[in-house]
Amino acid sequence: MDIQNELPKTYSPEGIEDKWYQTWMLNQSFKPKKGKQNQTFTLIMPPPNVTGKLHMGHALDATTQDVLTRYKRMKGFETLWIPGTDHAGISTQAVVEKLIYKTEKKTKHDLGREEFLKRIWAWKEQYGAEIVNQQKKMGVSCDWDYATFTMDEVPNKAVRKFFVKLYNEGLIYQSDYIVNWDPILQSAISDAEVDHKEVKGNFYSVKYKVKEDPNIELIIATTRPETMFADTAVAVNPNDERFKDLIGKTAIVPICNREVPIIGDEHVAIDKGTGCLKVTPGHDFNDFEIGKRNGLPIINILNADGTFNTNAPEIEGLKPKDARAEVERIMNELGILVEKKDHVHPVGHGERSGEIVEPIVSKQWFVNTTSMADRAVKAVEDGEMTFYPKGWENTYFSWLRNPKDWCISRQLWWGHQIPVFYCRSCKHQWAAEENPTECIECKDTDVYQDADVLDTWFSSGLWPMSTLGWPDEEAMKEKGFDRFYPNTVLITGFDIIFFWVARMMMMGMKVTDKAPFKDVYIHALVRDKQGRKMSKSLGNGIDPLEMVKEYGADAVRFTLAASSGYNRDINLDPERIEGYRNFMNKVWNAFRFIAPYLDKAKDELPIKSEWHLHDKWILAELNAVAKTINESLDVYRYDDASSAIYQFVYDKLCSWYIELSKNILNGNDEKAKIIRATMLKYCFRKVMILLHPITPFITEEIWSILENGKSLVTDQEYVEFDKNLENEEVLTMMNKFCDITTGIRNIRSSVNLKPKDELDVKLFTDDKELAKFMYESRHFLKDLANVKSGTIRGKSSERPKKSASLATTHTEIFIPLEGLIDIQDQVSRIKKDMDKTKADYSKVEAKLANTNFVSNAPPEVLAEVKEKAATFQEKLESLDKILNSFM
RNA sequence: GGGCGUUUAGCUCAGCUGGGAGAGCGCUACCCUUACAAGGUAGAUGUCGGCGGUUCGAUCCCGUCAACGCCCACCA
Repeated sequence: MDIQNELPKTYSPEGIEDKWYQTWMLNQSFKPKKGKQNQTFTLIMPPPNVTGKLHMGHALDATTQDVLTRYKRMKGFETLWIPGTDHAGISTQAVVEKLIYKTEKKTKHDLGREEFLKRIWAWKEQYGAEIVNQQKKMGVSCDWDYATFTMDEVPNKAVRKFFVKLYNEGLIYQSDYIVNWDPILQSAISDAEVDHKEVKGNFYSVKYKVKEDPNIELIIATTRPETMFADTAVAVNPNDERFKDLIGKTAIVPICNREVPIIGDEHVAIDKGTGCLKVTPGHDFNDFEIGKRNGLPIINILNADGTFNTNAPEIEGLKPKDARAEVERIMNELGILVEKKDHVHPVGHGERSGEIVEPIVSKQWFVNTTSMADRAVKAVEDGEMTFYPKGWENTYFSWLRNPKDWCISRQLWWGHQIPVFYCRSCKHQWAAEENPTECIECKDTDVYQDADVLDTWFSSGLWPMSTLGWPDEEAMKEKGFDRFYPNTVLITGFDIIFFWVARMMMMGMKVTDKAPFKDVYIHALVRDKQGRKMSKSLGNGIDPLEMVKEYGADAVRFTLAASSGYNRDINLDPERIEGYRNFMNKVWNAFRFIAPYLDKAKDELPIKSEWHLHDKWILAELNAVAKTINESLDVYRYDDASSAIYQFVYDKLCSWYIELSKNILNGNDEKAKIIRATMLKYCFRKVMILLHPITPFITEEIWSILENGKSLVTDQEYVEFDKNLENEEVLTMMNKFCDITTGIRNIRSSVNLKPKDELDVKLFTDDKELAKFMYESRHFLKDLANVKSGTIRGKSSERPKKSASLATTHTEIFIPLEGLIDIQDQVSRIKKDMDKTKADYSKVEAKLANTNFVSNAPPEVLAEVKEKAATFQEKLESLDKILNSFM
């Protein structure tokens, strides 16, 4: 049984992938090691939620980061990729809450805070690792010893340290503020977590009476009449001639008959609505501002669950929608509803819950981000941190140039509890890194901690530091903080530029005075093939694990890499994955071809004088690919790197070099056989190395056979560009050879000759080198185009009559087939080519005739155009000769 | 309303600092040729969104219009 038949005919990744992942782990391949670059390369993995299931976005994260990590590691950087998971406050709490209610019919309040948190931890220990295993299926080469959870001891310390620092600097403050309240989560959420969606509603015009003058009726337009119960003023624009006399008088809010002042405020637009505005400081962002300016009282009419409270007795207990209907009914009864019309307007929805959020005034914690944001902007302006693609810096700037204070408190239990403490006896409030046992002012022991927890992004923002041990000095030493901070690059999606990138910048620079990373590569968002966002409700999600199962992780990775450049969307079609699976199979079968010759192959390349022109050519092409891949990956052009290696394997290695090798490997020249086998093995080694960052599994599998298990491809040095291998003349010669071969095949196809039909081919060229090479290559032409016999002559020789023919720019090809071919057909083929060539020729000729062009164009362009003109002319002459041969 | 981006072959997209329009998939024809039918060989397909400008020369630069997409802010 020979080796070729031992290897399966199609590559099947099953079993192979897990085997190699385990090998790499055992081999400690993912641990940072000092290399020839004498430089570190660090990146952190955006920590997925512990509740998460791997989706295409994660798969893209994993691929773009792993390709880069493996590439840099092979190039000799001391490479560290840090994994981790995020506690994801709201979603985790919600998952466990639901689970407990389902199984035990208990709420978190039934269990109490301490017990409930215990349950979440237990859940996290049991299920939180799921996503980690899924990442491993993708082949991620991170150092798992660094794996960090956002609620581990060190990140906890980081959160506290940072909080206390800002608190003591006065940058964290507590304030009554109007916040977005999510009635499902029963928590405040930050502005950034609110989506504004267009909603169909109504525009109500309502009569308000004026106390001082019962004859006046103010018409007030509103979309939310149910909030009347919280009105504490009516406002008009002080410059509005219609109403300015009313300022200072008193309006009566209908239904609840509250007397409220009529005030003047510039915010009121004269031309919008009716020009009169009901002011509801407790439940509207703008009104809250008006209220502050005018010292208005705040009335809260909502409960935490979004229903109305006792301040709105007529609608108490109702949800806003029902309340609105009820208020409408009452208004109709009272005859104060003047008009109701349809109205589409944007309404805030909670990003996570999908529910309409209610503006509510409550006490929350905030971070004043003004100065931190300035620093973060400057770092990018000064080039301390660079975005790839550059355009994303605009998004970053647009957030940070108008920073809003960040609401960091959440009314949840799962998360980092705010390290602020209160004394019951003296009412003192302070922040502390360690839990105190007594008041630092009055020493009373009756102290308690703030009940709220921090926004999850507060801990994520410290991630580049806390994963490297900050602020624990021992941990920092152990994890190499000094070497690995700042990170080299951050890779993430544009949807969290503000949530995460900006916050890491602000927080990292606040602590260390250094940007936490040098580059930020923003990858695209994966959508379905129609460009729609993948979502549960649409059911258009593509499960990466299913794709891995069906096509192999390498194919999924190659697809994602090939789709990742500076684009902002990836419209993923599973057919593409199939296509790249086929590519994996192609690589596998190319290897199956060379496998039987491996024992002949030497480990070292033969001396240069023994290289065949084919060898010089393939090495030059290989070298060019190495150049492209290196340059592309250095600037995060995964697409260019992928297509370079894809094309090399298909179009150069398989279609030509391997095909050209058959004649030699099956021939009688032992020495030539050895050289060719050596060359093939060499190329394959290099291709495996070049491909390895993108498709680690199949390359490791093939490498193990290539090298008899002596080494791992993952430990090899990456292929670098080598100036000595460049060879312009050889490339030109091979291109001409390919032109001629393709030309012969083209003719064969045009006259419907079967592959089995042997040809007699007559070539005419004035290129003496080419003629020589074609003569030497006559055996190869037999293999590639089934050419049995032929001649090569100069262009002054006489052409055979009535042959199937074709002209390249350098060579005329004649296949004498008199009597067997349709002359008319051949003539029209040639004429068509002639028309096209004439058109091309006249274009360049026109340029050369243009004196402005000749005098203005740079010399190299001029030379190029002249050369083109010459080749077109040569081809035209050839075509002319061919036409004549039919006369 | 403010900002960003997109418009290139049937589809998805690439085209770096201006110099003869590209890839993959799909499609057509022929071929089970001893690595591969998850394959081979050959082939067809574009007013590079419209209009104007700069230039010897524009897919690329500028202006303008149109369509689409995204982000931010917000219409009581």
